[in-house]
Amino acid sequence: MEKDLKKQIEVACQGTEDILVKDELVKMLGISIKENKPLKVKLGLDPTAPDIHLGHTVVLNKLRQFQDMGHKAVLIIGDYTARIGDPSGRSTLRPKLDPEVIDKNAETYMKQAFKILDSEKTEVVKNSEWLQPLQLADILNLTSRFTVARMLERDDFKKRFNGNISIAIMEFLYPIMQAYDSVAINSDIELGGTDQRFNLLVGRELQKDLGQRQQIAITMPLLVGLDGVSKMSKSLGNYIGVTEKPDEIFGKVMSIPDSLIIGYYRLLTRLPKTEIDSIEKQITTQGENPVFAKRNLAKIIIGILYDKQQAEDAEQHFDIIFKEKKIPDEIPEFCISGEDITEGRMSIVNLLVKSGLAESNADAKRQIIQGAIKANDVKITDINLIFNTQGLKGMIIQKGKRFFRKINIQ
RNA sequence: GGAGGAGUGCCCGAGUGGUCAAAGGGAGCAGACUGUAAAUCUGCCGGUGUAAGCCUACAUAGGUUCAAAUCCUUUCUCCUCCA
Repeated sequence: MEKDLKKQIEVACQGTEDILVKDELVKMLGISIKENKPLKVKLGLDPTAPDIHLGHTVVLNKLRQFQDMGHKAVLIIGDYTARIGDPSGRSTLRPKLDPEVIDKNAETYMKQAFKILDSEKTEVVKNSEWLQPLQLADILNLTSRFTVARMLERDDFKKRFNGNISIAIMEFLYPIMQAYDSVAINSDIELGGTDQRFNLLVGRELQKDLGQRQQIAITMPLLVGLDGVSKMSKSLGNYIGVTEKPDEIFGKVMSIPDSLIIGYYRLLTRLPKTEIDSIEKQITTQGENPVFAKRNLAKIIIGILYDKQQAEDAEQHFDIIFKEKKIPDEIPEFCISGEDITEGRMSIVNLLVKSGLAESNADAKRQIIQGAIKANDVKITDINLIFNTQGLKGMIIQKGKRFFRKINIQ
């Protein structure tokens, strides 16, 4: 266990958005060191989707840092809360999920979370374990401790309320259930994104009400997505999944706006603060081209999710395609089937649509007109072009800089 | 239960009888530029068609009209106020 209190505090606070309450955290860490008693650090994950992305890893990274300092990570699989759906940051009620789907999601979630976490030092529990057996009387008891006014203090509820958008009563139950999780495991610290702030605080209140020591709530900033505008989310498509291929991750990191680089360092790399500060200084005041920092960032992220070697490979791959503008060696294959061929011929437009490079015939034509399409590295300008299918075997069709298809005939 | 407001393209949002496939922004795609899939600039951005055009689309179903996202009615959904 890390014995240096100062260091512990620094690591604990690094990159956080908010700590409620910081003084208490300092005290708590001090006691923990003195008594050589690790703290229970809680993180709840609702398995509402099968995959996690870098946005989720922000908080996982923080948990990992606590693990590395010798504390105990308690990962709560919100299999029961997932049925309600966290209303945080939402403007509409979440769709309900089937328990089977939730279980399945939970499985892949775990696997992916352990790309970040140290599985040896993690306790995993499902909250159905204690939420399922609750009787109505228990629930009434819990709900009686909170008021509607208190619920409406929460920003997103308030916004919905004021903005004439519906709030299901059930949604009020979500924070209470999450709070009850904290009570059930008697947590010392709970981690979450900024959108979790309210939920984490309700946990504190409930613990106090039930005579437990209040947990410290640590919130992490939400990771901005690849578009540089909205938070990273699957539904917006601006995300990097942790199971994506290294090449893909590298490319996607390279596509973030330069303004996001430092934020990504802080939230995704676990590098010491001083190091990140110096990178920031190099870019902002010493005129260093951000591309280097960005490449390095991409490699670090891949290194965490895979390993160093694969990170190097991904970088090389990127250079081959985008600096030397060569064609990558792994290209998705597209197999032409008989019905697409008329009298041994197939039009370029049809080929683009069928291979998924274009969304519609109109889109295919547009792309050709804009000069985006190449066949075997030769630009195509004629939207009426028709191929003899024999000649298509092994042909490489390219759209723009980064979409390729290798043609095959069955 | 009563009174009133709202529902527009992937998202936000303008539009209140024709000039609307619908302003603007965001996202997306492409081109130029670049040591970046960054920034910036330019173009595209419902389908079909070489094109004229045709089809589909402004919650839903009908109606008025030469003509409707825009007017009327039905249904659905959401909200506000009153009780």
